[in-house]
Amino acid sequence: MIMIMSDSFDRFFPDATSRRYVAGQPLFRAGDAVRSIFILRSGRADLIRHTGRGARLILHRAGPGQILAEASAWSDVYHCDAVAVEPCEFAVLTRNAFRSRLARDPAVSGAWAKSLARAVQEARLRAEIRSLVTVADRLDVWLGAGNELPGKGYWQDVAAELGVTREALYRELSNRRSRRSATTGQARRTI
Amino acid sequence: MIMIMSDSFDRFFPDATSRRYVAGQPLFRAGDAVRSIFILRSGRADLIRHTGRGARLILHRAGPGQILAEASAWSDVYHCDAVAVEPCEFAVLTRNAFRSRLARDPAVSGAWAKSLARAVQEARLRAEIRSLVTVADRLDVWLGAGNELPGKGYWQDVAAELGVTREALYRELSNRRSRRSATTGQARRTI
DNA sequence: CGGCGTTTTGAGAGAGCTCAACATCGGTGG
DNA sequence: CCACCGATGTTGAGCTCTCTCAAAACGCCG
Repeated sequence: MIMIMSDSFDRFFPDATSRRYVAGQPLFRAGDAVRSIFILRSGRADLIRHTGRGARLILHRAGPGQILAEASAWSDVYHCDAVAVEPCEFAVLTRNAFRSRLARDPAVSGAWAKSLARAVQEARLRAEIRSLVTVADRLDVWLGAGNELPGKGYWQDVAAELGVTREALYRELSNRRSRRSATTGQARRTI
Repeated sequence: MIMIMSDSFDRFFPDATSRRYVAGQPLFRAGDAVRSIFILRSGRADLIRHTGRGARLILHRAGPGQILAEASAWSDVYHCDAVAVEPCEFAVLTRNAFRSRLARDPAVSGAWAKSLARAVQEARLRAEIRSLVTVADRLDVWLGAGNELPGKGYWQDVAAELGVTREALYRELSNRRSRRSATTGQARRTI
């Protein structure tokens, strides 16, 4: 999935120590005491919630520039797990250092508030998209919200974002291709 | 739906002018320029997004103490509609007044960040709940996240929160009642 | 060339949605 | 008091859609 993060947090903490994680390595688990704040410099990391039975819910897939588990800055224990899904590099700060910097520096707290507000918007839209019944409806709303269909090789990510299976999305895309070529009378290579 | 808002914003702006809206009255529409910040003092208000075709997505139902459209504080135009669903009373501030207060008062900016962080958590969980296929799974996760089933008369709200129809939730609740009474051997009035 | 992941398409089963009928409850007004 | 009304809860039947399992074509890269 393509994600544009104009308000990257990395730039505010250039001196923070860097820590590397290999793919699959956990950063923290639900119930752990919050000591550090993780800012993702490169790679991808998932926030995961385990339900009572085996189900794994991916609450969020973080990309470069993002802070992991925003709410942890104000909580004493984590409420979800975090795992690196690719090799990752994090800027690591103590929670106190982060919070005092937040209180001291309006630029940082502004960026923080902005990034949180955007995360709220995105998550709410995702929730509403997933309350739609058909794949066609979900895709329509997703596209209408300013997203664009990426090239082949990334469609599975879109399926995950929409909360449907790969196959369901492939079928819907196939339908749209054939419908479009039916109206234009041309076989066409859509983006 | 029951919602506990320990960090109500109302208390920070006791002097703000109050404005009343009747049920169904719009506060703003997508595309309007952002001039004011609305803090809900009483009642309920919905954030609504209209899709290309007729569908209405309820992005969020705000309750007392909450700020409407958090992201609007940093945006020049609204990205969704807002409508009072009950008679509502709002504290209304100019955006500049709100933002300067935010920059000046650490207590306010702290509460703001906390409330945003919580909103992110809630929205992400809701999104993941709605990516589950069966009503039973959605209800399990929702209950496992610290929610409790309200008394009769509020089940439709739960259905809306889970993103399923009334009937589907009624059936699932009925199943659980009969399953429970089967294991206990007793007909029981569950809450 | 031979894996490996992605895309494509098929078939069946399962689950919720829709429409519909009816029961229940609380409030209103005759 | 009772009839009526609306909203909520309950249950049934059919339809549609996705999910699941499966098989195969395609593309990329070592």
